[in-house]
Amino acid sequence: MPNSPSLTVAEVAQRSGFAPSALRYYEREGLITAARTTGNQRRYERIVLRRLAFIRAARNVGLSLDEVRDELAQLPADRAPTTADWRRISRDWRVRLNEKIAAIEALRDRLDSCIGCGCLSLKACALYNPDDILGRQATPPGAALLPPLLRRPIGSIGAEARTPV
Amino acid sequence: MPNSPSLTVAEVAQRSGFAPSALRYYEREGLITAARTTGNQRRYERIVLRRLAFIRAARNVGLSLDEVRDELAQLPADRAPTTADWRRISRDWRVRLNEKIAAIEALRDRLDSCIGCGCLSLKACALYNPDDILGRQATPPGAALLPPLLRRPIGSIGAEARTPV
DNA sequence: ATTAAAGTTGAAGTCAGGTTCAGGTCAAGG
DNA sequence: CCTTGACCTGAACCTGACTTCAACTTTAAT
Repeated sequence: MPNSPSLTVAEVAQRSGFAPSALRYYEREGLITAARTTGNQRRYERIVLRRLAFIRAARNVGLSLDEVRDELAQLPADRAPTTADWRRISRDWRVRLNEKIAAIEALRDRLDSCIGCGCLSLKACALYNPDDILGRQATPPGAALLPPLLRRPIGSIGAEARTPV
Repeated sequence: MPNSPSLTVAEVAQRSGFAPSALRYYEREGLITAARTTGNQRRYERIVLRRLAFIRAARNVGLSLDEVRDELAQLPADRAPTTADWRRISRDWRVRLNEKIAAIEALRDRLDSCIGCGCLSLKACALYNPDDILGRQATPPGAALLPPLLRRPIGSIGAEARTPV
């Protein structure tokens, strides 16, 4: 049973929306794999598109590549994740997002309490001392709250997907 | 009328919570200034503490140093900002925070609609295509959603302020 | 057979927001 | 006067997630 027709790096780049350089980088970092032709060029199986979609979604939620690699390691590499897999991950991601929302809301509420005050006292100003906004482990060091994707210049995000996985 | 007694870099560092290296960096970047002794050592006026408190608050809200510099440029350098100044800025910051909250809530809602689905279709998955989450200019490139302060290792944030400004 | 497009590599560059270091100077107490 | 700790500078380094570059090779179409 021959595998699905393999994809070149350009094809994967176009269909996933990642630059070829990013695909190479992800391969070096162990997030994706690729077979090679006799001439050493990469040939991807179609399943890599699903993996890349997972990577992009995880990055959108704010995971670092290290965290994404950890989550990918718990997923089957050669076939689609089960519904149970996805349900577990979704719940985890939902918690992360809710924590981030709560953190920013707390900061906003502190700001509200400061409007017109302008004290900015190093001792008393609530806006200045956000030490109890986040619970333990709410945002692990290195995880940006809003990931790079959402900060990209407008217009660079859409029109990436061409074929369903 | 002599100025308030000047502070050494170590004193400012302790009272503001910024490392001396950060204070030097901010000076190079034009966010703060310092007088010099005959021996070329920095001596800060007390007003710099308020300025640093402003910088920290702004960073907490997610502004880049460039943005902080712009806002500081509109504030009086040698005395406390007026209530009107502070009110204007507070409102601006509140808008920024609300935009960020809205962006993450939208992402979370998309995730909710995906739980148990697991499709991650490049064509259809809402989680994967967040292109309309943010309005124009909602998060300018370079502005992290949650600033570095809130990502620092737990325990490094509190106990910074010693004396009121 | 030719040739242009697409692919390969490792090394280096980018960005923000700083930190660290080496090598030297200043300030203040005893 | 002497020592010790605080301070000075410029340059180099750090993180994360990539991109860019130079130099070279492979693939596919003609």
